[in-house]
Amino acid sequence: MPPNKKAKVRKETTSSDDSSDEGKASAFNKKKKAATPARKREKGSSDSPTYSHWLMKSEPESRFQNGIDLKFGIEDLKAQPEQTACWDGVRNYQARNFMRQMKVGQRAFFYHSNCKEPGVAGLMKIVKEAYVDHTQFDRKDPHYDAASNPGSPKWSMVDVQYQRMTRRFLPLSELKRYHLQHRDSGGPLKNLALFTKPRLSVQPLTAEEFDFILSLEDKKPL
DNA sequence: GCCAACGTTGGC
DNA sequence: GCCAACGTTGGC
Repeated sequence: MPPNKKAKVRKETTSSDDSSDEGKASAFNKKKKAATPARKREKGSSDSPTYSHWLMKSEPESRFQNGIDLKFGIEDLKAQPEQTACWDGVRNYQARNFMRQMKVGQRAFFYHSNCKEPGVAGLMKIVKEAYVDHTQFDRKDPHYDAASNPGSPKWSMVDVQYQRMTRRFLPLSELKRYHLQHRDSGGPLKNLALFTKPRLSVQPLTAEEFDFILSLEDKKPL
């Protein structure tokens, strides 16, 4: 990655919400708008929880956009120099903001989306914190953003390094069964972003969520 | 600043 | 390939 070439990851895009830089119109803010102006920061603590675990989606099967294949599965990450790639192409404010919170050394699930078998395929590690996503200025890139200018880039990316495959593939369907179960009975996956914010391509997980999902690799499929 | 139309995501 | 959910855009 940094020294070598960057892999190209196609991140999922999705849309919306900002809150960090430009004052984009976050849907979030919009919703609560009127009510309490002071509300955004007051409690001092529960504002924005700090997360240390993540789930990042990418498509392992070929899909073409502007003649460019967006395919980037965990095997593709593994095949990169130093098994490292930049996670470029994220064009959603919420997802971008989560990437900006990422710290070196944190772990993330590599999630396969928009494919035969969606689910968690493996683990990776953040090896470089957020920096400018160069693909926003590249007219040839499927994620080119004509509205962004080099003076104030809109989009960021991080570098991730392959860590390992999960001992078994953890299908979305199974995670969903747990999610539904936990919603009724109370359990670690009751609020999992994968289901509560299904369109977000970069999602935070609590340590409990992360550990629970990881523990499934040694269990029989539900 | 509201909101309807539109576009995209992504599971199925 | 369908379609539900939801973010974004743009007219007013």
